Order: sequence, then structure tokens, then C-alpha cells
Amino acid sequence: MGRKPCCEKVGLKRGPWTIDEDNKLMNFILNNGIHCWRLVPTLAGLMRCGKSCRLRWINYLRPDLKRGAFSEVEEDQLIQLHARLGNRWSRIAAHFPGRTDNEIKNHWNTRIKKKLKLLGLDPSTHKPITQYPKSFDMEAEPIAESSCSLREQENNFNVVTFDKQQQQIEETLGLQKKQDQDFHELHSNESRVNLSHGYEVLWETMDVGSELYPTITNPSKSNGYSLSFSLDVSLNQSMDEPSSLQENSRQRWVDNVDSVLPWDGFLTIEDILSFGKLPVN
DNA sequence: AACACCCGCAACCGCACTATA
DNA sequence: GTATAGTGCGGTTGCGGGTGT
Repeated sequence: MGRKPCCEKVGLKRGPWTIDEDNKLMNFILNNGIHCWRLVPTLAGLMRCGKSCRLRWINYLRPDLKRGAFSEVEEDQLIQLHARLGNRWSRIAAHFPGRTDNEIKNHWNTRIKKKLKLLGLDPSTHKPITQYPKSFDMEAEPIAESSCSLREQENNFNVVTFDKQQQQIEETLGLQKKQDQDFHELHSNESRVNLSHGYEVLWETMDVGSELYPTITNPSKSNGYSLSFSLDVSLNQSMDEPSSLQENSRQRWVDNVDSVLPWDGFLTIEDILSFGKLPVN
């Protein structure tokens, strides 16, 4: 007997989520918490399957999500973790508060893989590639024909590709700046921030302080906006603070949310926050 | 301007794993 | 021990924007 599908797919909506659907899902979860994903679409009035709702919440709507480009430190950490753990994205994501496994997987497949190849490393084994990658400019320097040792050849190869990589990084940074500018233009568009209104109202009812605030971040292609909370910012930026202070900020936020939202019988906000593996000392 | 191609990312799919009856 | 439900996970797909011709 085979496994049954997670839901009846007949009549269910697929594809990109609309702002209205996001609102419904977010309002439902904020008011009721997460108990059973299969029931969520029915109770929230969505024509989606539970799996789809779960994915949307985890990868996009979750309050503690961190958006934006990966920093160099994060990329280095990602490469090291991948060398240790392989394609176990959820395990890797556990080391990046606010990042989802999907986001990390996509970043790996679209950026890091290329970066490693440019450095002459095999993305799956993390070991030096002994042959030139196809993308390598064979007319640049005839290193392979030289009489130097393999190690020297690898070093020479890396110097050449490092320059290329530096160039790429500079180009990327320029592009990033442009994207940020575009985003700030988008931010001024009222229609894009409807979804944030609910959170803002929620925030206004709480004395959360300046270290925690909702932000609109890089727009997604599917529906043109993205909502994110900078909860992680307060925790990450206050690394110099004593851990008790960090925990104090976090606990205040948790207490405030718990006092406003009815979590009875469902996951508490503590549980939801733990999706992001926030540091608790 | 129009078209083709490339790339990044959100979303989907199907299998695996765990809990429970 | 077995069947089933619920959820997690990793691979893959396809849309849409950007870029090149």
C-alpha cells in the first residue's frame, strides 16, 4: 500500500501567493498559532494544501526571517558547514538564525557553487579540481604546461581565478547597491506595505523598544514585496552585550507577544522563534 | 524594439522519517 | 507489528526579471 498524498489536490490553488493569501495565513497563525498544518488552509479560508501553507510560512512569512544578501562571513561559514555536513540543508540552516534551508540551498546552488569552481574547487568534495573548469580562460596563462609542481600549478590557478573572483565580487556589490536603491523606492509604495500593517499595529501595542522592529526587505519576484522582522538584528548586533541583556531583550519580546496573542493549545511564540534557532544562554 | 537566452528564487513534488492508533 | 497521518527534507521545476544580440 503506497503512501497517500498529503491532501486532495483537486480545486486547490497553486503557484505564487497573493498578498491576500499571505494576510489570511499570517493572521490565522498570529491569532491561533500552529497546531496542524493540514487544518490550517481550511480554518484560514485558503484554497491551498497544508504543505504549501507550511512552506510559505517557514520560507517567507515567519517573523524571525532574516532577508537580504549573505555576508562574506556567512558564506565562509556556509562553505565550511557544507564541507562537514554535505547537502543536509536543514542541518546547515540551523547554524544561520533567520535563514531558511531553502534560502541556503538556493544560495549554494546559484552562488557558492560558482564561487568554488572559480577558485578551482569541486563544490561537492571541496577538493581542488585537477583539470581546468570549462569556464576557465585557456588563453590567459599556460600554467598547465609549465614544469612546476602540481601544488604550484594550483596556487597559480588560484591567483588567476582569485583576481577574477575579486572582479566578480565588486560587480556583485555594485548590483547589490542598485537593488537596495530599487528596494527603497519600492518601500515608499503604500500598496506594498499593507501586509506589514498588522504587525505594526501589533508592535504599537507592545513596548518592544527600538532594538526590535518590523522592516520591509528586498522584494520577492513573485508578488513584489517581502516582510521581515529584525529580531535577529538586535541579537546579532549586540554581540558585545552581556548575554543576559540579549536574553532580556528577547524575553521581553516573547513576553509581550505572549500577552497579546492567544496561544492556548498551540505552539507558543517561544516554539515559533525556535525555528530560527535563536541563541539562548 | 524585439527576441532569445540566462539566472535567481519561490514553490512544488515525492520520498523519508516519526508518532500514533 | 502494521497501517496511517503529519511533517521534514532535498531535488527539481518554472516563472519572471535582467542581459545580450
